[in-house]
Amino acid sequence: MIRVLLADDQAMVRGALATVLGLENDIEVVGQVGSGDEVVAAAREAKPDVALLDVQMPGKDGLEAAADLRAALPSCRVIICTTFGRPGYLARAMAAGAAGFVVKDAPPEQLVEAVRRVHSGLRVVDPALAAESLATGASPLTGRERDVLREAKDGSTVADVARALHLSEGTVRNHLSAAIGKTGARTRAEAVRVSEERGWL
Amino acid sequence: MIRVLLADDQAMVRGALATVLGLENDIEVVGQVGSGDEVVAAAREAKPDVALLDVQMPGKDGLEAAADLRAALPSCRVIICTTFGRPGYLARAMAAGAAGFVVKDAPPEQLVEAVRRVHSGLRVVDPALAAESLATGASPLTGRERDVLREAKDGSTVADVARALHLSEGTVRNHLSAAIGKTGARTRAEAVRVSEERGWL
DNA sequence: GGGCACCCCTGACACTTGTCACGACGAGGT
DNA sequence: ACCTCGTCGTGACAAGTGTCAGGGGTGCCC
Repeated sequence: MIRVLLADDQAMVRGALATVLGLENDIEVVGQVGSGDEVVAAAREAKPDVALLDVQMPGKDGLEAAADLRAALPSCRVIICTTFGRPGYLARAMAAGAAGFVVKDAPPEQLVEAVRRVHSGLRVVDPALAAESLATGASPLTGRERDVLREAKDGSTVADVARALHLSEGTVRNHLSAAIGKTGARTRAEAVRVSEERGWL
Repeated sequence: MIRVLLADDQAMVRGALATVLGLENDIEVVGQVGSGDEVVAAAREAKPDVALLDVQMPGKDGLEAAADLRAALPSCRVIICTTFGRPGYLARAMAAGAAGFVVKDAPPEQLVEAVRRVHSGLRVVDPALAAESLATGASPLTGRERDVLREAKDGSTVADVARALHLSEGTVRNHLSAAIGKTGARTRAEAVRVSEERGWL
């Protein structure tokens, strides 16, 4: 019996996936949570063999949760299961010690397969996504550029960002300019969009 | 037997939902599609009693698909099932003739319930969302303001928008200014964010 | 017909942004 | 010690943006 822990903020898909996995006679869903913060606690409780984590969740990110989980329960293997096949997500998932990466565009059987393979010690990665990840490369953004971009994401002005980060407005503009250049964008909004698509957020 | 058609771009959740629904002994999933454009054709083929449509899909929108479906097969009832409980979505879904509106945050049983209720002629709407929808009110944006905002969404400059819509730059700026005022924003980016949150896109 | 709302345009103004050149500091590697 | 890189800052300039006051056009409704 493979013991599985599910983490996804959308109760409906979480429940549906639990049902699908539960139908397999070598898989047992031993826990479900709806936020990244609950993952480690639930895992300590349920002692799963495999944890299936969504990336976008309230509270802690699925990728952060993966890292925490690896640290707390090294025996528990992690699969990241996400809506968006962002190249950067894959890279960060691997860095966080995940053993598998599945996109929700794939058919459900692939998820079941992934659970089995990961449990048996293999790694599971979408080949197309892996190729794209290599092609896109790692993020060229420096830490500060990322901060500034993230702060500007929801439409703040330079002054807002400067205040939030305790920086001079000129510095913010410089960082933004650099980020715009590196992303090949022409506007800060475009730079945000590109960076998000690539998972450089 | 209630015949159900599923439309969702994410194969994994589509498949999982199909499994969950199929387990009920009064429900039968008679078709699945992954884009809005295929909905009507599939419905003609499968003759479902209830169609379950996601909002965000490649090609035609779930809301547009709902309207088309109502026109083509008036006997088929429609449930909109979406990730985001945007107030504007609910309003548009109702305008498109949908009989139900379910958010994916809700537990799976609620989906099954919704299918049964809708099939028996009732309407199903999340009460909290309905309240929010009434509170937020209808979109104050004029058609053109919406167009301009949508065009500016991905970070285009005024010049880009003007070219795309065959307008003068001054006109674009005026529309943007009006939209910014109506949304209570201070930046075009903020206006886009607010409008999207409210479902005014 | 007279409002009214929407659409399109113009021109002008203040302000914000994006870019560039430049200097200074500290951390890291050779 | 040297160089590189990231970080923070300044100052200045061109371009883009947001706002305002106008004007003209259409279609709708009382």
